[in-house]
Amino acid sequence: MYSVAIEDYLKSLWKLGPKDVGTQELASHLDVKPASVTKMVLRLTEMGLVDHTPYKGASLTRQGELEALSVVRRHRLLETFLSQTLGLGRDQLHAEAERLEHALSKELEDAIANYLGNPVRDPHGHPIPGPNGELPGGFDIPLSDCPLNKSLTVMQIPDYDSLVSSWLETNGIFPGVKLIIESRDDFDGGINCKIDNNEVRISSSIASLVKVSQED
Amino acid sequence: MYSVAIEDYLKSLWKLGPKDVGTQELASHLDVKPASVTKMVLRLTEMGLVDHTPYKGASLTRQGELEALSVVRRHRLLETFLSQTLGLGRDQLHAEAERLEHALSKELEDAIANYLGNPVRDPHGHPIPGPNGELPGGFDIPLSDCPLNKSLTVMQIPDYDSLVSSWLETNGIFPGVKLIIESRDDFDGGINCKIDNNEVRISSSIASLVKVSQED
DNA sequence: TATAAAGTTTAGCCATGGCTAAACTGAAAA
DNA sequence: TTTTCAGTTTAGCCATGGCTAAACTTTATA
Repeated sequence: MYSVAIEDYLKSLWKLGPKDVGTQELASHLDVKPASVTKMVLRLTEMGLVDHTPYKGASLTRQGELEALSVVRRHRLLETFLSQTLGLGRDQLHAEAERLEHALSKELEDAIANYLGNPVRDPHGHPIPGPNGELPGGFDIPLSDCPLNKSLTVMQIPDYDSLVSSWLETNGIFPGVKLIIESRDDFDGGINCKIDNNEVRISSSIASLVKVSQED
Repeated sequence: MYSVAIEDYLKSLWKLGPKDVGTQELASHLDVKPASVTKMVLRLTEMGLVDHTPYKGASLTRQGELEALSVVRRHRLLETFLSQTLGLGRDQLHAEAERLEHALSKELEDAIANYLGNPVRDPHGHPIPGPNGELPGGFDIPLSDCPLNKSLTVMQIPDYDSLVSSWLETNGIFPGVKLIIESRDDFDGGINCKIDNNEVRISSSIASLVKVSQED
């Protein structure tokens, strides 16, 4: 089993990928200094988990990707499990899973997946990778890219930013909710939606983080 | 929050205490070398968690004891939670809780305790310390110290030795089971019990690890 | 095209928590 | 009382994963 730090680096590279990720970008995502990233990326390259081109960036090898997917699977299974059993709020799930994911054995992972009936989405709507890294489909598109006056269903919301999370919560936006975009602000990209007969204005930055599906 | 290593040292000192614990004893319990223990004990003393007399031994301060009880509480709540929700076998619980206990936030600890209805015993019958370190009573006595021909109820079984655990499991010895000691081998201390109308011979070493209560 | 700025890497430091080998203590045996 | 030896501590090493400061690339700007 890899250390917490290594798992965190692989997970961040996966989230920021598949493009080459710069030292600075990775550093700010992990909340460490760029010099620490360079050092660690060299070690990961040595271990065959990462490809690194100096002054250009780093990306996961297939092996690194599989390991990252394993961490993501544990994270999303834990979120689903904690939500189902303890009824934790969507806003608490991420932080708890973030710490527990590194301490989950394969056996416990299997037991949880089995208990939950091998779910394909976590409570934020994010796809849960399979035990061998298979990432379930998904043609979900950013709400910010959708046409007006079509019936849309919210599929995925972000989990890492607690400010965004609580805004979404209080505005009733979570997976499964249906909405229609009624107008778009040409100037700043903000959109006006109808949700459950309520009018809600969503800023473009948030709209780009919410993924929806479009009825045929 | 203290590191995994520090929490492990405190927990071991608690389990081996309250007497002064020698360097060697602590080292073998933690599976590290004595020199590593001496170094760490000095740090813990510096931190006010441990009292150390050179060449004599170490014991927990009140602060160290409270921290140890907090780790034990998390461990035993996790065992209970994993048993109830996932139905894990008593033999798997210990190892999983051992890793997860260090990653459990106060909030999640509270949520689990609440979900379980603030249990006072874990699946091995061990008392679960309260949120402020209160250790629920218990006049349970080692099976090896009990008189013959009295009705006894198994209250606590050990959790750390998987060989002992599986022997107990296959012989139907777990908390709640009633038994009677019919005879004792004067030579090696082994005892012959009647459990559920079956005869079971229990070695003295195992009998000293099983705690029972005696009906008035 | 030369230079400034932004981003990356290197060098060298620190704390943590292991290790081995050697020195030291104290209690039991000679 | 002296010696022995088991147990403890010290000294000094190592890997991990952070950090800062300084050097180096690359890219963009003048």
